[in-house]
Amino acid sequence: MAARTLTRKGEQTRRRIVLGASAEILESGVEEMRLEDIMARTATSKGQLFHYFPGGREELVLAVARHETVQALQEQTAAFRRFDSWAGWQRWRDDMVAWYHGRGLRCPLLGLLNADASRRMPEAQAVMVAFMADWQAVLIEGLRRLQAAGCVAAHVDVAKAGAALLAGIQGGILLMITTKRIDHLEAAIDQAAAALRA
Amino acid sequence: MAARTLTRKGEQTRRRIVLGASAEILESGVEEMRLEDIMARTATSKGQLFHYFPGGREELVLAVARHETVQALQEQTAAFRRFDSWAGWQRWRDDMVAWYHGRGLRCPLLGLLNADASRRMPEAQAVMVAFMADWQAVLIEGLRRLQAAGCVAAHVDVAKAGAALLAGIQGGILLMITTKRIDHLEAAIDQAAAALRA
DNA sequence: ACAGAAATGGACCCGCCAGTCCAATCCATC
DNA sequence: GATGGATTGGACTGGCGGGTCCATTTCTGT
Repeated sequence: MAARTLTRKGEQTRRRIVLGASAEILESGVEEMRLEDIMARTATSKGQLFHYFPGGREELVLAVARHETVQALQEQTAAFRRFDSWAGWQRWRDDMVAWYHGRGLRCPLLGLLNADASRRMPEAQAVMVAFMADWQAVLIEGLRRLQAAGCVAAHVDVAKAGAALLAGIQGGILLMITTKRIDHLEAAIDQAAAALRA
Repeated sequence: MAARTLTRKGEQTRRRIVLGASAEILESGVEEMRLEDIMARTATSKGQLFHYFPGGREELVLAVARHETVQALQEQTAAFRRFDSWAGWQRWRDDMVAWYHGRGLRCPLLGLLNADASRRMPEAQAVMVAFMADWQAVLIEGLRRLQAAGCVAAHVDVAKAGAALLAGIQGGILLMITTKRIDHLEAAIDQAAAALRA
């Protein structure tokens, strides 16, 4: 899809473009993002953009989506794998809240996942679906570990609990973006914990 | 904001335009929605669109947002006010799931709430924020009724539970839109019930 | 019936922005 | 140091679609 032979310099430029586009999308949203803005931000020309992303705008957005999803998944995996107690859960929760605070209550991915973009770009939607599935798997795995550690009763359906937790997180983020407040996210995670302890 | 004097015919046309735009947005998303599509669908001319919505596209979208939010809020209020037992809750849950199924697993509002649109149109965002607040209030009121009926323990913080429930619902809908599956929504609502019963 | 206002149709304009194209450079390799 | 491919710059195009404008028709009130 992209150029087949990339020199080191080429790879650098390509990477610079992806990161710039990513930042641009985080700030302005996918729809508002203009190729011109990216060119300005990354000090590249239109020729370069289309050299590294022959598919144009769409291919670039897709590249950003892939980049952001693997990034997010790595972070979430690292954070959620590290504990097997409720104290650890609490720390994970607080870290997550702090992370979004640090990002100005924005989310790099939710803009990409919006219904419109998906409709126009089925590939992007596929990326998002896969991402959600992966994230849910990470959550479920973590819950299973908590269960093994005795923090969660054996009769609890961790698969379903993982689905609910993911929904709570996503909804919390969505509400955070619109309302610029983070209490929904907190409440959602806390409620998941409450349900799991019951 | 709109024309001050509307004949009956005028009101009909205006209404027709809003409904048509609403349907168009539901199907294609806000960003994809073209004035031309609405004209075709509602059998109106560009002159009419700008006659009834001098603010153009933006004012029209806003009108749709207002229309959809009051609609949704009425329905939710009616549905959530009608019970004070867990059986009633379950019926409400099933109705909600069925409602979305009937709509082809779409949501008339989530497209409007997407981050981009909000950024570009602060007024639309304000409408969405108010809508979320109202919905949450309806949920909390309902939970309080359940509490009064003895279904929920007295020590439960219904305000926080309402926030969590709203987050779960929104996340469930979001995931429904991307994955075209409804189990996240179900799991989220069920988990809220589980937490409340604890 | 006769103003005057409201409603309608649609041609036209114009800015924006993704995408094209090619000429100019850089650089790896022989 | 020459050759060909990778890289870069940027002028130019094309059309899409929101918004303007005005002529025409229809309605309302007296």
